[in-house]
Amino acid sequence: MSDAVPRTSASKGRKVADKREAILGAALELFVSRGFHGTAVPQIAKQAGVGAGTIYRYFESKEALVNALYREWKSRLATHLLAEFVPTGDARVQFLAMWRRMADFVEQFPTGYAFIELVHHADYLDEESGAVAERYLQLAIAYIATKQMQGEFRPGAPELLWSLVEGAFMGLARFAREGRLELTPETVDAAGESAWEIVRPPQP
Amino acid sequence: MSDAVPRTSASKGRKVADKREAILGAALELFVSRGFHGTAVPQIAKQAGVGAGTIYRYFESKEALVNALYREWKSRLATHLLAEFVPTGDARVQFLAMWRRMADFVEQFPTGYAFIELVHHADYLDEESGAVAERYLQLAIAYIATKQMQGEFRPGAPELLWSLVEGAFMGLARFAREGRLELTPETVDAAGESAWEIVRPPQP
Amino acid sequence: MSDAVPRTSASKGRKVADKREAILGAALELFVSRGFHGTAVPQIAKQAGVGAGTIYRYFESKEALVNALYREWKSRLATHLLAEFVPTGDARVQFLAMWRRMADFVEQFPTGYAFIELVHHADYLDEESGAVAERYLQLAIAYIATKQMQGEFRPGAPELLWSLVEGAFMGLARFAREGRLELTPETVDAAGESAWEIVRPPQP
Amino acid sequence: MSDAVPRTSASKGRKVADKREAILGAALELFVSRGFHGTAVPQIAKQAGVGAGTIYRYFESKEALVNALYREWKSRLATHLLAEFVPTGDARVQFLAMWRRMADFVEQFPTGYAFIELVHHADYLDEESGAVAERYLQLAIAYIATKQMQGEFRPGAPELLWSLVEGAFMGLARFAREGRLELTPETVDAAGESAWEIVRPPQP
DNA sequence: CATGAATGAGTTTTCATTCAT
DNA sequence: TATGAATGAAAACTCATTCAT
Repeated sequence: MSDAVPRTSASKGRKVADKREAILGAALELFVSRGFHGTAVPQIAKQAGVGAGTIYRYFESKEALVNALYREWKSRLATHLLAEFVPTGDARVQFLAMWRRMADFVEQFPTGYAFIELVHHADYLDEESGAVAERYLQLAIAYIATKQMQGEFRPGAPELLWSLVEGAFMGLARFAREGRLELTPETVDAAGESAWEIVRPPQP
Repeated sequence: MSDAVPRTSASKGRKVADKREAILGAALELFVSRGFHGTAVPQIAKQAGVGAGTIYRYFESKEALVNALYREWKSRLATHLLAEFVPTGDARVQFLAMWRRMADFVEQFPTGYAFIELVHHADYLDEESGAVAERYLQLAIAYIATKQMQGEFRPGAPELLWSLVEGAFMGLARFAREGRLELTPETVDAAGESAWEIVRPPQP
Repeated sequence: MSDAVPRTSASKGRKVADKREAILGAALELFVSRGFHGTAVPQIAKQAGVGAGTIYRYFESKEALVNALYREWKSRLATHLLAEFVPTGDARVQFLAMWRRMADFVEQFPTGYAFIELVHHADYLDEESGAVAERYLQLAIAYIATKQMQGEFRPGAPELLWSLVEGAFMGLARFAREGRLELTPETVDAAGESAWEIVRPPQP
Repeated sequence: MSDAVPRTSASKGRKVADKREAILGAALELFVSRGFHGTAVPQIAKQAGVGAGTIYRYFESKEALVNALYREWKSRLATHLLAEFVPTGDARVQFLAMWRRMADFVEQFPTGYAFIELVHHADYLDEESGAVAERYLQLAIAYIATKQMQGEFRPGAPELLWSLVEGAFMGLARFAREGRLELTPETVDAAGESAWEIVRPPQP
């Protein structure tokens, strides 16, 4: 149920990495279920199986912890999306492929994705986290603008299209999280087809 | 700038209603800007111009207050949407009209709408608030199902369509709140046209 | 044993002043016996007979409390010394009168005087406390310089004379505190006669 | 700038002594600048260039460390004073010589001297430290009493004279530490002349 | 009714000390 | 022997709630 997080450093710093990952994992789950302010640091420690003080050996403060977590999951998502990104080919195919990759991520890391949404623009996110988020947003905007210039996406403010598409996906993910929908390939594809219509150039 | 909240009870309990409304108004603004756990009850009292103890004459607890606020705004939104709802006529026209009414609401009550989103499914919402939300959701689902049966909306799980459309609108509202988009009539309509494509039956 | 502190505000704010005074009194005693860092805020609260949180209604922080205490006692001492100060007359008589007034203060407020010494130049004293201390020091320096110009005090850097005289008095007070001396009028006067020799102009 | 501390044990345990001395040196500096409770043990370890656990190989606890430090410096001061002590000759000359030796010590080991003053009668000093201090004090008292019996010091409680003289010197040292005076030979001698007047028998 | 001073349980964070390596 | 990561008890401080006025 808790999102599996693969080891980062391999050989000697094993134990250290283990503790850091345990803390991050525990924090992720608790933040998502109880919120940032609703989660006490000793709760995280207990869930991670470490002492309360240990958390402060790895993170300067509770805020530093939530920021590290945010950056980690934000870039994990970006990596996931860009890993198999094929910039050529039919716009619709590309769009649907991306949509499926997003859904893949949500299925693999439901808590991680929920967390990203949860803390979006929260006041405990620091400047760097904001910058990271902004960078990815600008990437999406730029991609949309390019497609629009090629006549493959509907014209208009690229921010507008992105807000609608991202929002639609978030809505889907939220319903899946709430158990109102199941993310079967069929559902994901059906949703993707609908979402494609948002950006598709109007038919003549 | 702060969402104007019209009196609820009219005749004699004017002073009483005033205080209640002042508390709700102050809480709304503070919850949106600082979050539920980030807002102290005495802060709310100060902003509302009442004593801290007074809040507990109108609400059993901080949780009761946030729940009252949630139900109030949730039903205010529903009232706003249903007030001029015309169930007949072209599905597309109906959809766009609804979309515009939603945008109206966001423009009139930006903080109120932000609040509804903010506390969605927070763990301090009680059963009744959940039931209220559920009721409105089922209304939307039922409406979609009806339209689907009439062949005016794309087929599929009505929950799926609703998750996408509501999500798209939330994305729009969020971008407006963040200053990335301005909710001009043109923007709202363009967004509505795009969103309509989500539910529109596929062209032959 | 604990230094008696006369009421400041008289009529209505009685209870409030009482609590503030109780906190200041408890803090004074604990800081003197256990040191600033060695005294926990809840300890102060317990000794003062108030809740731990109450202290923060009267003082912004533990540091603010110790600073308020320092300024209060520093100016209480100054007031005590200047109250009956007679700037005219024989320098020796003036010196001895002042010496006795100092000793009076130490006898009346042993803990208060010990506290002033204790926190002198501690790093938790803020700028204003430093300024207060500096002001009184400059007053003493200026007085000495004046007397020197009149040929009634030994020449040399006034700071030097003051460091010796103040130091000598602090030594006396410390021995009294430690029970090695009793501050009888005879002892105080004998000490004063000796201390007077520090500043007395050399005999021909 | 940091007081140089010569090796204690000489022959084989060189490395060991080095570590012990490094710890003592680091602790001295930190205790003086941040206070006992304000200094964390790992801080001392870092400044000393050893592991935190290593400190506990040399000292049972933080308190044991501060006590060892106190005894070391207290006896270092005594040794310094008694090293060249010439018990015969004119009382005034003897007094002034002693005064200069004290000033020498403060100039050579400003931090060490400041430390002795700092922890004087702090509650973390143990019985043995108290006994050490008491021993040296009794030495001074006995010396004064002897001089008094020889009619070379002013009569009265020897504790009184000592409290004044020691206090005067501490005042001088404090002003030097605060940069208000510079301990030039002239200043030290002028101060010594003044201090001598404290104990000098009254002129007929 | 309304108040706001008072509170203690709970929060984040620090730190003296231990112990596996 | 030396280390420093780990810890839990304790620190400073906050805040939802109560209750005397």
